[in-house]
Amino acid sequence: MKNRRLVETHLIELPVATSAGQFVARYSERGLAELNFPVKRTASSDRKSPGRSPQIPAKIRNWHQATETALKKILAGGEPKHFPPLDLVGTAFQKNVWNALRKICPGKTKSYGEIARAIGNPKAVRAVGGACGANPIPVLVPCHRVLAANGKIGGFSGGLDRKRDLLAREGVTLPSAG
DNA sequence: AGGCTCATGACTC
DNA sequence: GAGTCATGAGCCT
Repeated sequence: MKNRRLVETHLIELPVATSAGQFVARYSERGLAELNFPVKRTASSDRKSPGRSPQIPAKIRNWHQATETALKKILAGGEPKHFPPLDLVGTAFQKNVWNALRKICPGKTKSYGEIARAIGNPKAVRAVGGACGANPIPVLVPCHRVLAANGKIGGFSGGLDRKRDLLAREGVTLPSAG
């Protein structure tokens, strides 16, 4: 993410410990607004835990429970049966793309062109890539399941290693790796 | 198989 | 309006 013109004032930030590291979820009044990948893998970073503020609303803790369950489920290669409400902010085109992404089942992939066709804009292949990069909630909105048409890895905001790892967890084998 | 060029849509400044 | 981009297809070597 290069910049964020949206200045979120008081998002509530909560950590999510998973087998892939500690993610950070941020909630607005409307739902899950952001999900960040673990910053680092060193164990010394998670000792402070400023969270567990007693003032966290029950609804957000409830959402967070759903987020944590869904996230772990996906990291295990499964498909969550329940999602928290997502407070996605973006253009109509971006929401279209993100919505199309959520229809990709775990273990399966689509190309950017496929997504473009799915949203009725078959030539907007590069724009689809842009929308994927703008996705504020990776993993839950499975932008990692989008590959280039020739099966190559494509790109990923959180780093290609992260994308490879996510795909590997779902049993997807990339041509370069296999 | 690898590399270059061009078309293309959305987004940012 | 020009530049950027997580593409895709075509055409070379």
